[in-house]
Amino acid sequence: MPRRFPRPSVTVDVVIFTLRDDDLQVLLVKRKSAPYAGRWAIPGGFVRIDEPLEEAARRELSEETGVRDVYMEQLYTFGDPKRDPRERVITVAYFALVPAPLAVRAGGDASDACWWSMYGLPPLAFDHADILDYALTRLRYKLEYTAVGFQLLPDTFTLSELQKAYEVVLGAALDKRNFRRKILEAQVIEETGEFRTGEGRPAMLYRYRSDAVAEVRARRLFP
Amino acid sequence: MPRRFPRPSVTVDVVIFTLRDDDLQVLLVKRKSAPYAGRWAIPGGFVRIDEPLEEAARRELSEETGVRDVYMEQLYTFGDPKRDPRERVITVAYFALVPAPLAVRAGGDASDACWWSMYGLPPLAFDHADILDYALTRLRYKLEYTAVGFQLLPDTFTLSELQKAYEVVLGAALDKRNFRRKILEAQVIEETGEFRTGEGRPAMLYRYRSDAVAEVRARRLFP
DNA sequence: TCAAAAGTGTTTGTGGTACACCCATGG
DNA sequence: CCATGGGTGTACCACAAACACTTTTGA
Repeated sequence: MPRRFPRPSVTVDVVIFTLRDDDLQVLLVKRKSAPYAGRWAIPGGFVRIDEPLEEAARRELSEETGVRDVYMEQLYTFGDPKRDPRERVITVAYFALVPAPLAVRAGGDASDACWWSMYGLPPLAFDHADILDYALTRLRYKLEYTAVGFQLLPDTFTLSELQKAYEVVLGAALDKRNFRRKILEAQVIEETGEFRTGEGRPAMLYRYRSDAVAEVRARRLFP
Repeated sequence: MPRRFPRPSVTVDVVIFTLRDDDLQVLLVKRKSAPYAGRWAIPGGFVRIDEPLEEAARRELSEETGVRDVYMEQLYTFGDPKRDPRERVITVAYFALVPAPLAVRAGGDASDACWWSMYGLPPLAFDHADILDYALTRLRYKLEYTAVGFQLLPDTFTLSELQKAYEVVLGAALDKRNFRRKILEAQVIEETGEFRTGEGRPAMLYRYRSDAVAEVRARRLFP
């Protein structure tokens, strides 16, 4: 294969979502060097020459958060020639969903990484604002027709916690009775038999049924 | 930016769909050289160093078919390190929908390009079978909740032609009365006042309303 | 006994699906 | 007048949405 074409650099960027403080948050790192020194950015890095794309994304995720085995999917590939002022960089963006209690390491290891609310983001480097916009749109969309929302919660959770997660991501209030009926009828969760105590009446703890069918037929425009 | 990382090649591949002979067809080209010499492949090529990804995809589309200004969207990025046996090649796949009467040039200019039924494909080069699988899944899925199907038809069409297009893509028969009611209620098409004559009773010609809202809310798993 | 959160059913409307016959034209 | 494709309506069922009070616990 002749080298008639100069090659771009290829990176992966990983939008890492979690729930913290009843809020949808995303992990950002502070850039140390030009361009955009001091600005916040989505964590990412170069794809190694023999590394699959998703493996590169999981490596970045693991480096930033210490977690593995969480939900991740490819989001979109951003390749505008001017998106990096230095040279051509094509980035394959992924998004990951990290359960709240695992989302601990950000900012812990003295790196400048911390969680930001999706509803109050700082100015971002490169085209990262576009990437986050698109990631939120995609997350909301997926929430509507797949059972991906459980990936933001710990292994066991109460129905109120699950509803709150949906409300925070969707940015809208949901009806408690309809929510409970629908999710129980969908048979995607099951009782653990345990209860969570705290203020007020104890709540049943549920777990996600991994054998559940995770996708629901879309309402079709045409019959 | 130090060159610590050897760079992969980046290509675009374009899955070009059209309707021909009441069939969903895709444009393939015959490879002239190794690897996979003689095998059929999705048209594609290298991304130029200062060329946006979608522009590269449209350039490939135009080179193969002569058409411009048709529906195209990014599909997925395939980057397995072994997908090209020579070296690391990451490909950003797109899919395009070409109206039937424009889909003429394949095979015309002595290049080995021709249309293949999606339901009877030959053995394909690289991971192109995976790419086509995914493209068909995505096309069917999009058809369910957006008005993208019109992109496969000429400017004016009869309701029977439209229904046939949906049936061919979805691989399923649809009820005539329900189809007509639903699509007319959706207000995405309007009468032209013209008729198409032929065998049997003449049929009203419709056109797509470009001001139509093209997306429909999905049936949500949760309320 | 009070505050706080958990839990529980019914009604009404809308949209999906199934289904069979008459109409207009050309040959 | 007949073959061919175009065009039309209704009944039933399932799901979505709106809506308010009782229960259980800890302080």
